[in-house]
Amino acid sequence: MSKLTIKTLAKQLGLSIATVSKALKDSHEISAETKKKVMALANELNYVPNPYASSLRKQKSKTIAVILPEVADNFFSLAINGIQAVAATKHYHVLIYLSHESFEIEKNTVNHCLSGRVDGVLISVSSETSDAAHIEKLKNENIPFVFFDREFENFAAPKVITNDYECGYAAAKLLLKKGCKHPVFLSTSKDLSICSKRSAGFTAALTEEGFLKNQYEFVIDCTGTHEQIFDQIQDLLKNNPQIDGIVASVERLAMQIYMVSVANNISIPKDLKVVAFSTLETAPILNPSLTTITQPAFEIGKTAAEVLFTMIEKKKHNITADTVMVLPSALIERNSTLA
Amino acid sequence: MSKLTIKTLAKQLGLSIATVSKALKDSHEISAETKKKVMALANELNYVPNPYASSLRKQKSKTIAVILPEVADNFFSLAINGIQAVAATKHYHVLIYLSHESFEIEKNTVNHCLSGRVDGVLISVSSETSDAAHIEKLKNENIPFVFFDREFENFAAPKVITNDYECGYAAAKLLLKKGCKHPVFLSTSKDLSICSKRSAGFTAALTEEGFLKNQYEFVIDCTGTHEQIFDQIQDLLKNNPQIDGIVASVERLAMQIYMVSVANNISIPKDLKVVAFSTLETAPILNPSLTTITQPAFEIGKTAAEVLFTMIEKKKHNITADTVMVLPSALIERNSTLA
DNA sequence: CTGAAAGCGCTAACAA
DNA sequence: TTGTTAGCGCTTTCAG
Repeated sequence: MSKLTIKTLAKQLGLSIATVSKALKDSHEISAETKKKVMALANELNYVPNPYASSLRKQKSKTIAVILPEVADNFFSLAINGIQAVAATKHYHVLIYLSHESFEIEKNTVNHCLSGRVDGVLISVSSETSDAAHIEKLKNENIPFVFFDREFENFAAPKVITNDYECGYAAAKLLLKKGCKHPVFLSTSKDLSICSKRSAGFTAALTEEGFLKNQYEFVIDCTGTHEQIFDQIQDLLKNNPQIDGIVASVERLAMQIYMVSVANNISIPKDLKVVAFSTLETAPILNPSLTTITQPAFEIGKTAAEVLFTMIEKKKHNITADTVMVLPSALIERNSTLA
Repeated sequence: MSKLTIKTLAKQLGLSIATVSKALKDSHEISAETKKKVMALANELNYVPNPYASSLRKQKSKTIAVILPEVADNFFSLAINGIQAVAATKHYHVLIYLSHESFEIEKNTVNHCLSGRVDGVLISVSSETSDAAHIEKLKNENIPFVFFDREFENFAAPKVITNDYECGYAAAKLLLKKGCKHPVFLSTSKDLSICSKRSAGFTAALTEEGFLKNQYEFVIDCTGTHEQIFDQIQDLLKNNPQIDGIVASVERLAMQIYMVSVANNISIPKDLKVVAFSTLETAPILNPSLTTITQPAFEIGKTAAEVLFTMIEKKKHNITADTVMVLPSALIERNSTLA
C-alpha cells in the first residue's frame, strides 16, 4: 500500500492540497459541504496526518519529554501516571527517558531535547547530578521545563516538590516520641535535593531535642545495588547495636532494612523502629506494617505537567522562573514504629 | 537566539548545506579536513539536528511506541525498563501510551501509530480488548509490532510471553499438595490471554486430581477499582468459608486478598493459602511472606524489544509472523502456602 | 571532494 | 470559498 498523504486525498476529491488541509482542521474558510466530503474520505481511508511534516512546518511537536532516574519505582511510576493523565487530555505525546542515576546519560538526554523534538521537559534529576549546565542550556534555548520531586537547589526554575524538610523533621520527632535514643537517617546521596532536605529536617529535630552535633553521626550514606545496600545496612546495625530507629530516605532502603532485619533476627519495632519515605502500596501488609511518609506521587506528576503546559501554551499568568509548588506528604503511622 | 540549523553551520563555514550534512554523518565522500572543521563548529555551537526534518526526509523516526494498560504496576514498569535498555543501545526514542485497560483508548492509540510517528510498536493489550481489527491495521500497513505478556490469542504475530498455562497448573498443584480442599482461581478478565491460560492450567490440575467440573466454580471473576475488588473478595470469602486456597491471577488481587484477611481476621496460611502471579519486590517481607509465580518482567520487555528491532532492521532471519517466545516464570514458595 | 536542486508531507500567506 | 506558492530542516541523487 502506498503512503496515504494529504495529496492522495486531494487527488481523489479533485481538490487542492491546501483545501483539504484546511478542511481537515475544520477551518472556517471552507464550505460545510467540502468539509463533509473531505472528512468522509479521510475516515474511509483511515487517513492519519504525518506528525513530523506538521511538526517541521509548525515548529512544535506536541510532544514532551520526561527524564527521570528510574521507572521501576513506585514513586516515579505514579508520577508518570499523573503526567500521562494531563498529557492525554492535551493530546500530547510523552517520551520517557531513564537516566538510571547517571549524570552522563541525563546530560545527553537533556541535550537531545534541544533539537526541537519536544515542546517541553519534565525532569527529576539523577543522584549524581550536581552541575546544572545542561539545564541552563534548556533555559537559554527557551525550552519550557519543570523539575518534579528531585530538583536542583539554588537554581531558579519552576518546581513541583513536596515538603521534605518538614517530613524529615516529623520523622525524627516520631522516633523520639516512640522512645528512640539513637535514631539515624539513611541518606542515599548527598547531592540529592530530597535527601539533603529530609536529612536537614531530621537533624534539626534531633538538635532541638538536645542531641549534640558530634554525639554521633546522625546521617549515614548508603548507595549501590540492592546487595550493596543490604551489606551496608547489615554492617551498620551490627557495628552499632545502639541504633534503635531508622529513617529511610527512599523506599529502596526501607526494603533492605526489612531484609536485614529478617536475616539477622532483628525485631521491628521492638529492637528497631523504622519510618520510610515511600509510596509502597504494600506498606500496610508488610511484616510489620510500615510507617511511611507518603508523597503525593500522582499529584506531583500531574501538577508538574500542568505547570509545564501553561508554560508551553505561554499562558504564564502566574508561573515565573521561580515558581515552586509544594505538595504535602502524609505521615502514616503503622506498626514499624509502635512504642 | 535564532534556531541553529545546518544552514547556519554551512554559512559560517563557507560550505554548502549538502557538504555539512554529509560531513556530520561522517560520509566517506568528504575530506578529513572538512569533516574536522564541521564537527568542531557543530560541537562548539552544540548543534543538534532537527529530528523531524530528518524523519520526514528518511521516512523513519527512530522512535517506537509502547502501548500498555498501566505503568504503576511492577510487572509493566520492569518491562518498560527492559524495553528502554535495548532502545537506548539502539539510540531509539520510546513513546509510552497507557490504555488504562480501555479498548477505546487502545484502538485510538494504535491508530495514531499508523501516521509514521513510530517505526514499531510494542503492545500489551487491555483487558477489554477482544477484537483485533486495530492490530490488523498495523499489519496491513506493514508496521512492525510485537505483543508482550498480554497477547491476542488466535492472532498470528510475534509474541513474547510466559508459560501461563503451566504456571496456573503448578499453582493449583501446590495448593493441593499443601492440603487445600477447595481452592479457587481469581481471574480479572475473561478476555485476557494471561488469565484464560492461567485459569485453564489451574482447572486442568484440579480435574486431573479428581475434582469434578461442576463440583463448584473453580474460576471466579474479580474486577474494578481497589475498593470493588476488596468488597468482592470479602463477600466471596464470607459466603464461601470452605474456600481454603486462592490463586491470584494478577498482583492487584493478591494485595486485596491480604487486605481482606487483615480486616476479617482470616489467617494466612492457616485458614487460607495464597499464591499470586506477581513481581512484587516486597513479597518476601509481607505478612506472611507471599508465595509467587514471578514473571521475568524485565526479560520479557527486553526480548520483545529485541524482536521488534530485528523486524525494524528487516533482518527477519528467524522472526516470522508466528514467532512466539516463551520465557518461563518461577514459582517461589513462601509462607503464604505453608502447610 | 563539493555543491545545486529536488522533495519528504504539511501549513499558511497571499491570490484568485 | 478555493488554489497557488513558498517554505519548515534535512537527505540524497546527480553534476561539476
